[in-house]
Amino acid sequence: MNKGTIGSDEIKMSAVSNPTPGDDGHESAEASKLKADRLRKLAAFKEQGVNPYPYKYVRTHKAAQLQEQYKDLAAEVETEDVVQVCGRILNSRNSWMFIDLFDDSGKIQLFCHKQNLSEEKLAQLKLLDKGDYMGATGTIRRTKQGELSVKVTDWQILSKSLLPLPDSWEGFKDVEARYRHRYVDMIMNESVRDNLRKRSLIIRHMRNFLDQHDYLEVETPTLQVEAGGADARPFITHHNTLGLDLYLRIATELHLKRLIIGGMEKVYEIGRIFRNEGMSTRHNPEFTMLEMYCAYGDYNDLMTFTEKMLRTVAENTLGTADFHYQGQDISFAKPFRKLRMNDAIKEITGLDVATLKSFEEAKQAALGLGVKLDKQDSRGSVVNAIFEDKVEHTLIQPTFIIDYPVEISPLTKAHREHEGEVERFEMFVFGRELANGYSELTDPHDQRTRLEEQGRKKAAGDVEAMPLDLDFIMAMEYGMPPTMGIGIGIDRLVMLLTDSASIRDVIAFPTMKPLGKQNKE
RNA sequence: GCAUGAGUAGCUCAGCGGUAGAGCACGCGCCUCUUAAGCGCUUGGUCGAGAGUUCGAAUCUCUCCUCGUGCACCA
Repeated sequence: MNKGTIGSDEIKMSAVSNPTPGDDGHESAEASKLKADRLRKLAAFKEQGVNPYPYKYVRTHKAAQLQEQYKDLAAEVETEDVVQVCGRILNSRNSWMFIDLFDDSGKIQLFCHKQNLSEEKLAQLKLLDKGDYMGATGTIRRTKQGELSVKVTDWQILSKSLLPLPDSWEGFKDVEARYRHRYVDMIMNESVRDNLRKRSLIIRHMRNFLDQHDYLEVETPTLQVEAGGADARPFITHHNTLGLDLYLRIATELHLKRLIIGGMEKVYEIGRIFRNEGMSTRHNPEFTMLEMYCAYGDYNDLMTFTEKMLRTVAENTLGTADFHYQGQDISFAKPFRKLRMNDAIKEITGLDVATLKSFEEAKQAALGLGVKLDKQDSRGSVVNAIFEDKVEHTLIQPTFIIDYPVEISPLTKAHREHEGEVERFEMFVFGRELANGYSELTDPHDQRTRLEEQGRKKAAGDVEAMPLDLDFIMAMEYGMPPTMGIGIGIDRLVMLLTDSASIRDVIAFPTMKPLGKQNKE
């Protein structure tokens, strides 16, 4: 078919074969009829020499711009100002006399009075459907009922919609359908668009903050021979030419540290991370993490920096650092609480884990508190299990929990004062981990020992233990400066600042199981 | 992976052993300063899929699929 040919190509139902939303591979008679009605109108446009899919439209104003510019215009007052607007039709009243046209800034009503339109354009209004895109030329007038409108003198169809949109009054609520057809969700639900806008703003403000502090944005490999830097199961893929299985990264940590070793003193990456784990309202298989590293600082400096960054990002995004999340007031404005993990456990349970000297003692104490243990294999991992079970969910306001057990922190520098602990913190808000940072381990011998321990776990069947990355050890052997580093879950931060209950509400296209296919395995 | 709830028209939902319903949307007609516009008429369904129980299944039972929520894993 020639590009731009109008009216010559025959319209076939099968040419546009996608079923309507609710797709199960079957198109009902009703769905077929609804689409056929629209295809008939599409054909009518073409028969009348109108291209229903034109190339461009020159607009003079966006909806919000007009609403602002003419906000003081009184009802039934008309101006001579000619404007051109365009957008998607979401509603019409009075037999297409009034059209609600939406662009990404908001709504402007079109007023299509028969006195102002040619007979042809008046008649063609009947070929429009809700969901179509159109552009309109006209003057500004506020109607008798007080609605600012473009009194249309001419209009063009900009795209014919073939599928019906959900009912505008009841909305689009079916959660599964919303995630599977996110474009429809975005058309119907402003909150989805708002969340994505805020997500963009949050990331922008984060970049601005880091850039202002002389951080360099970098990109590191997504495809890795060994997936290290975190405890998680990786996705596996295959490179044909190299004949090599590769892993999708589960963290950016080990490569960012190589950059520190290479002399880049402040680096960060905002990147997609892939973890082959369960899904929940807080977990998507692919998610976005900010990791940043800075030479010559320790975890105390890092907490100060993190707190300031989060406060600034919240203020710049929301206009305030105090907000509420799921009915709770959360303050990023007040100083974040900071307490040692041992003290946090003592505060909630009364148990002083410092008195537990062995794995066995820790295990007994944990069981005494009713903490369920399964794969814990060390004193430190038991202490962490107690913390996660008893304390984590109580940390509603932003809190730094500091000084973690060494056994669960293979990349962290030993604590300068406390035996068996490392200089690591995690930050919690609303009972959820938001960030994880530490004084980075820089001693190559210590690092090798720790990773060899991980290697033993891996060999023993722990699928989440870290692999021994020899090149990483070698890099560290060249000398790594004292360094602080942190990872912040961007999706979870966006959830907080948009008051979203599920991570899927802040991801444009969350991972879904496909329909109509049997899952192998 | 475990538990639990859900899946009925394009959308939102009712029906829960006895002929598959409503509102909105769609189509047709009336209506030209409306705001979920209004009025009238009409159309529209493998009741997620399959098997079973029953004279009879959207409804009861079983299996499967998908989604939500919680738990597990994890961030």
